[in-house]
Amino acid sequence: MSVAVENFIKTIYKNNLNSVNNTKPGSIAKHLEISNAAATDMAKKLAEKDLLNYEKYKPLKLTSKGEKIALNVIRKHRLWEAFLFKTFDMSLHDIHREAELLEHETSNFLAEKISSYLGHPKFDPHGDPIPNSKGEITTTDISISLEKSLENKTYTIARLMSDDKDFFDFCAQNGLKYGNTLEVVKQFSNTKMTQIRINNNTILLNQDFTKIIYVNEIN
Amino acid sequence: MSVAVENFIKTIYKNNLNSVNNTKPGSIAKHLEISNAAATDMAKKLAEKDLLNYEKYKPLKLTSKGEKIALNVIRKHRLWEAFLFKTFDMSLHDIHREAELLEHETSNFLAEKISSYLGHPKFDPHGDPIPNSKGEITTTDISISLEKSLENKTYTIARLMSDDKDFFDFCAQNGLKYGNTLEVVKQFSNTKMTQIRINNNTILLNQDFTKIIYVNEIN
DNA sequence: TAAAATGTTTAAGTAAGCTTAAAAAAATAA
DNA sequence: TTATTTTTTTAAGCTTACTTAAACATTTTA
Repeated sequence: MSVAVENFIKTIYKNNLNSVNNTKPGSIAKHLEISNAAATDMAKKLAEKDLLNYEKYKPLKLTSKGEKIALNVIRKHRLWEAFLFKTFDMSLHDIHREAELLEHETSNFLAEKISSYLGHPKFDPHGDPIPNSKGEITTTDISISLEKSLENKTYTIARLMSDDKDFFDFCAQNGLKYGNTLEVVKQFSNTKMTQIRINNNTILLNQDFTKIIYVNEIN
Repeated sequence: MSVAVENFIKTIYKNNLNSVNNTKPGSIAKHLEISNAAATDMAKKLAEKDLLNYEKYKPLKLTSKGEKIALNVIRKHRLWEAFLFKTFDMSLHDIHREAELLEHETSNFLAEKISSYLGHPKFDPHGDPIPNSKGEITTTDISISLEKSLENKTYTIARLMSDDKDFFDFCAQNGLKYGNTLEVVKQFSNTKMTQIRINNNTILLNQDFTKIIYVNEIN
């Protein structure tokens, strides 16, 4: 499985999680920074290998075979993130960038070593679930985005769904870290802003941020 | 720099260490398991990029630019070996296999993190020197091969120069490990065998082995 | 609902990294 | 030193993963 194929399949998988199965070549092309033509081409080739279903002008859907490959790559990516974060105390942005490369050159053997070393973690430092060695995500994620959180409730940070350096820098500066606790002070429905309290600081977040910060309510 | 290019350059570098600058396309082709034609082709391309000097039918020689790339890849390989060996307690054969893949997808940034984490080691678990971040090997290696060792002297194991699984299995079973101490009992000049004593066991090694086990004399 | 804009596909072409087959040079043996 | 073997090079061709340009289908908008 080449790097190009693995990234292509991974992109479909992730895209279909977000955008309710409407992944066409164009969206993959944009994400991978290749031409639409190249994406269509690749889709056809992968369909021949039974990794996805392709019909002209229709959304791409991974077969179970394709999905397995996606989950295996994602597993390696997230294991590396967890490992690098713990071992070298690297930033969320740095671990993502390195994992993006290492994920394709990691044997299942080494992935198991890493997983076992870390005590088979269920989540990576972004809060994203780590598939097990069979490619299953057993953990059910019941977190909600901050934009849907309720005033005067307390939450723990469950996921930081981004790979933008500036976002992570902001998070690091303000204690927005997987597992940390915050309180929702006010939801401004007109401006779609959310005021939170964390580490005795009050922060106003706009929707760009509240959409990608996921939290779990504390009872 | 692609994987193919990095491996090609690395092979020339290593080959020239052993065989006194007589690396022609054929020997690289054999090592990388590609055709002679492919090796000639690659040599020409890399000459255009000023990574090596190519003249028809003449041995290949890296330019300083090419050598720098070789040393950078070798650095990453050996750092990974040291790191995997320490962290996951993997066998010498396993760490080599994994490092062979990871070395090409490791940023200088991550290499520095690994090096610093390990306390900037000068040798990997095979006893091979680790180039520094500038691509320099500062450590002078004064070890000798066991075939040239002297009877009744005591040595520490300095290098195990192989990547053969069976060899490493044998070494692991018999305490032949980087840093361990052994005594040379007898040199059989006819059969080119060497009898050593290690961990209270006596072992008879043939020349295939004594050629690739390097040791330092204990005064 | 027709026109315009957008997205997808096809077609033709490129570079990297290989292959096999044959020609040419170099190394080895008789 | 010539003949044979081996190695290197050239030539032609293949696959993967891209590109741009143009044709075509779909979606949007007026």
